[in-house]
Amino acid sequence: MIELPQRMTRQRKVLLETLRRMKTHPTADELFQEVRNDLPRISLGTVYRNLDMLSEMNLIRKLEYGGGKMRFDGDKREHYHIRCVKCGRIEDIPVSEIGRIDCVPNGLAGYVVIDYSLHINGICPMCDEAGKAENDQSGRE
Amino acid sequence: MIELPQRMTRQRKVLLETLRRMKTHPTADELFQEVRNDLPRISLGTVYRNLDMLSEMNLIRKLEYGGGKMRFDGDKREHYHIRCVKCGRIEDIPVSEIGRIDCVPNGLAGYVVIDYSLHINGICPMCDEAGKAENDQSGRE
DNA sequence: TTTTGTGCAAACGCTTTGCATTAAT
DNA sequence: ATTAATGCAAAGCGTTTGCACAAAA
Repeated sequence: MIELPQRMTRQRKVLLETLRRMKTHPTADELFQEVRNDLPRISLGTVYRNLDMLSEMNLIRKLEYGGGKMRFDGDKREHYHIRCVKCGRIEDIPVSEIGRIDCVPNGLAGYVVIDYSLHINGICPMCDEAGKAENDQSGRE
Repeated sequence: MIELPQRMTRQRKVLLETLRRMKTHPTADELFQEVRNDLPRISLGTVYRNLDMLSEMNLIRKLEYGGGKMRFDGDKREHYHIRCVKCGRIEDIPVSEIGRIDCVPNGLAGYVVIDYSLHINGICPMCDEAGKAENDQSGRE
């Protein structure tokens, strides 16, 4: 069980502000690098501890999309995500582009349903281009 | 890039058969323990290597549902999954209980869409019971 | 002044990998 | 006979944690 924080430290404030400003759904380490501009002595442990707390407080979203790394989202408005299976990048998809999924009944398999999310996998424009170039190369061998 | 296998080793065969028999979406380690009944000298490295290959060959499904551990599914028929956020257990949900989601267009955010899956989180009956008992306890303090 | 939160570094847990050996073809 | 695959152990990597110190309240 995680305790909710009681003190608004400079670290906590800067982390939240920075994450809200970033549109890239950064990993803990990416956010750590970014935040070091403002707080050169912050530690990665502090980043993890605060990200846990902030998501526990429902101020941010923790994205567990596979690929071994957690990503974080400071935008609490309802939206979907698409993830590039090559580079792990995650981008926003507005609800309007897919439509709301509201067909998940409670009690499935006897479970208390908490939430659900649509995980879309694909290849982002950049990795797609890179992949094509690579195939052209190997095709010549 | 993973090479496709060329030899049907005893390890590979037993792993695939065992996974197909299990209905529990085991982690690599759980499958390792199970398979040791037949192959007492198999190593965990071999389990991981073969699970990668078999999923690359599309003979099994790799489930990256968060919680830090990968799980594996030998059932290739279309179905959804629900995951217990307390214990990590994953159970099957037939498509008929939710309905098919077929509203994901290609080209979202410029991506080549590969696939998508619905991730349902909940609390399984066992953990729900355990949680209630625990709350009763702490309520008395 | 009190006590939560931080920085640091070590520990952790799952997964991957290098290498000598084994076994499928 | 060839060479892919295994067993073993070590390394890798993201994340968590213990502890002395710093800084909110």
